[in-house]
Amino acid sequence: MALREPKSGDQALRIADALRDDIVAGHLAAGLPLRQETLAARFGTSRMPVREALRLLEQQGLVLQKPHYGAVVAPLDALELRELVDMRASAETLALRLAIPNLTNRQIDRAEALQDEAEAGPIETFGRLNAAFHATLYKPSGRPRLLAHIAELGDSVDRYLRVAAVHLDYADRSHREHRALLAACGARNADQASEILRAHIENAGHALLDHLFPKGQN
Amino acid sequence: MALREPKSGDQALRIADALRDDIVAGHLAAGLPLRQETLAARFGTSRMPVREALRLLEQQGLVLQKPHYGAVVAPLDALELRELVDMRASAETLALRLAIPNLTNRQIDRAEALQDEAEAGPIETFGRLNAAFHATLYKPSGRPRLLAHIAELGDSVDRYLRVAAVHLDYADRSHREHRALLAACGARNADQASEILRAHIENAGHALLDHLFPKGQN
DNA sequence: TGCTCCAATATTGGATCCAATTATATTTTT
DNA sequence: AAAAATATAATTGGATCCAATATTGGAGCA
Repeated sequence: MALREPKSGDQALRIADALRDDIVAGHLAAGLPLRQETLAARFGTSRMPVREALRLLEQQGLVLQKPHYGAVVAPLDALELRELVDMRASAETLALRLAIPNLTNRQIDRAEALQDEAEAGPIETFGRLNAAFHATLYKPSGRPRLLAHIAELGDSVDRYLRVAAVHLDYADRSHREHRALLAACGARNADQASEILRAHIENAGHALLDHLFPKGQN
Repeated sequence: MALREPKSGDQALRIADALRDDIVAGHLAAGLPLRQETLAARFGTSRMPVREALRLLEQQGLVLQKPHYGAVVAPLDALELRELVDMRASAETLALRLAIPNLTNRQIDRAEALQDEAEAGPIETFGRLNAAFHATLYKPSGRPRLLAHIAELGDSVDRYLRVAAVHLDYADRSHREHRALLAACGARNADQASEILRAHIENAGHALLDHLFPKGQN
């Protein structure tokens, strides 16, 4: 994909994408105020597309807006993370169940290749390859709205992931679970794959919760 | 809630709410172009809040926007309805499972009262009371994001419901299923309640699918 | 007569400008 | 000196204005 310079058409989407990436990557810390004028200068536009972008991100739960006060990067809290984990488990197991009947061997091979790359590559690539792995398995479900929902949840959860530098030992566990998931998908065993996936998501979520909010309020 | 006239603060939300109601109620037919100028005149504002409202509704899947072309009410199609039904079943069973441990007898009584009213009242009130019944059972889950997601899905599904005038015989079946659901909730049997709810949502969805798109492409 | 190309028009996208509101700093009073 | 009240400044929300683009009608040609 060539870096497009639309210069017109849909600036709000471009700005929203860039801001989303920055927030998810932790570049913009939680609670940071987002000044429209500042963002407009950064993106070389007026405040108007920025306003629409902020509304989109608010709808997605990444920023909060108070009237006549401004937008801030949404804070991180344990209750929201727990909620996101449950929603992910529910949505992604559904997507996987719907995908498995349509899953081709070629697609499983693609997922396996991504997993190989993730295990061999540096830890910095873990997040991107992990997301790609999951997306590859869900895409054959052919449910665009569900996939969009999962992508949104993934963005929100990734914020927490970035804050806690991914543990090597957790990555190890994740890799094992991915292998088991691939095996179940290869056997077209939807029940087993779904259970592995649910445990995988909940394990990751609880590990994250314990690490970020050690009080034990989950 | 007194009818507030904010006159300032957040016009976009007000406009989005009104438009959402109109679209969900079928007042604005699928495919109808939504002219910014016309809407601005209707709501007594400039085009700007209208633009933001349209973006919100687009994010919610109720309108489609093409660049430099305009916004249209999103079309209805069988594939989307099928997807929505599956997503509802997944999200609502999750909410119910999470809610049941916190469910008080008082809340169950409230749901039962709503059900009594729905069975006694005219068919026009079915939609509103049905939504209130479900929301009452899910609220004790204490998961705001999940509840918001469910509400969005409900809006999208209700569009299809309104087009097909609710059948009396289907309402009858729905009432029986609601009673069974209440019984399972009263016994705090999460597994049973969840299964009843899943079947309830899928029954309604398939009945709707068969009625609206009789080709049998589900 | 039907099709293609082009101009006129309408509508959206973005920029600038003004009003409403909130946060901050200063002053006044106890 | 501390707290409250007020004035000032900064920022957002909304309105108006200009530019970019898609649609529609008409003219020209095969």
